[in-house]
Amino acid sequence: MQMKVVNSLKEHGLKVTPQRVTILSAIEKKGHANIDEIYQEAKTTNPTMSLATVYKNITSLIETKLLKEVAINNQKSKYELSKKPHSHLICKKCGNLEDIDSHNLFTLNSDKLDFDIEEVELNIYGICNQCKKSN
Amino acid sequence: MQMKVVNSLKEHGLKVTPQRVTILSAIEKKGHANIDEIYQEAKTTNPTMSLATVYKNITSLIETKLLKEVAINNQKSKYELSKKPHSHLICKKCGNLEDIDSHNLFTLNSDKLDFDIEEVELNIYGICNQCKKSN
DNA sequence: GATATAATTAATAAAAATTATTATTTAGGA
DNA sequence: TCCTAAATAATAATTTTTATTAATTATATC
Repeated sequence: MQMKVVNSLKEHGLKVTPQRVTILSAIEKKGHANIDEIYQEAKTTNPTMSLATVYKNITSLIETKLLKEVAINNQKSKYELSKKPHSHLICKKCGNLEDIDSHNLFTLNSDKLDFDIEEVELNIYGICNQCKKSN
Repeated sequence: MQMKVVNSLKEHGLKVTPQRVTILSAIEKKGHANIDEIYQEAKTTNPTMSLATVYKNITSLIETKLLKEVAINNQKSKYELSKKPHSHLICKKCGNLEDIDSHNLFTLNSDKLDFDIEEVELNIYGICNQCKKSN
């Protein structure tokens, strides 16, 4: 069992089921994955896993902040383990999504926005290096 | 007929149908809207409008860059008329989405990312002023 | 370690969202 | 005005997501 994942579930007050461990491990392995990718990956470990279980757990894992949704134009949402704030490079050709550390990329000029910021997400769409080379 | 919308369709090489004019006008009126909101608004003008027509046109309007999708965590995608680059303030309570000019909000420190940037999208989630007051 | 109980799961049905099909209508050029 | 390809309405089909339910299981308490 993945100790890291097990502890994470306990810390967030969720029961440690094999299904949850499998789902989180699948996401950790892939970095980012949509529902179908998670389901496929999870089934290699746990063939009897139900798709409905994946949906239900994704929901509760997001509610408990263990997972984060990444909504993407023209694709199904992907999910990632919660980690320190970062941004994404999203390839418009192959759809690949890659984390980037945005800490030094931008400098916030602050400002009064009359809005309580809880979360800042920067999505950068373009063509990744892989795609540039392959064509 | 909305001259602006009609010209926009012509410029993008799309036939000017009443349905398209209605859809674009609905989005322009609302600023941002998801499929259902567009459909509902459009039906007030054109009651025989089919939902499938809305879906089909949203697709071709995006392909021709007349519209832009805004994928949002925990909501259905919204659509907006293409306009100059900007960012969004997204309220996690009421779901409202508001444009902000991000031109002066951040300063890009450039960098070599090995990625051809086509589009940068910054989504800021939080609680809007309205919601802060109402509770 | 055994047991009680509430939560979780698999299987499935139901609902919601999106896309495909097709006959008819229409926009726009000849 | 007429022709033709494109667009539309209506609907079916498909895909995606959520709800239901009976059976199973994690975990707290003894």
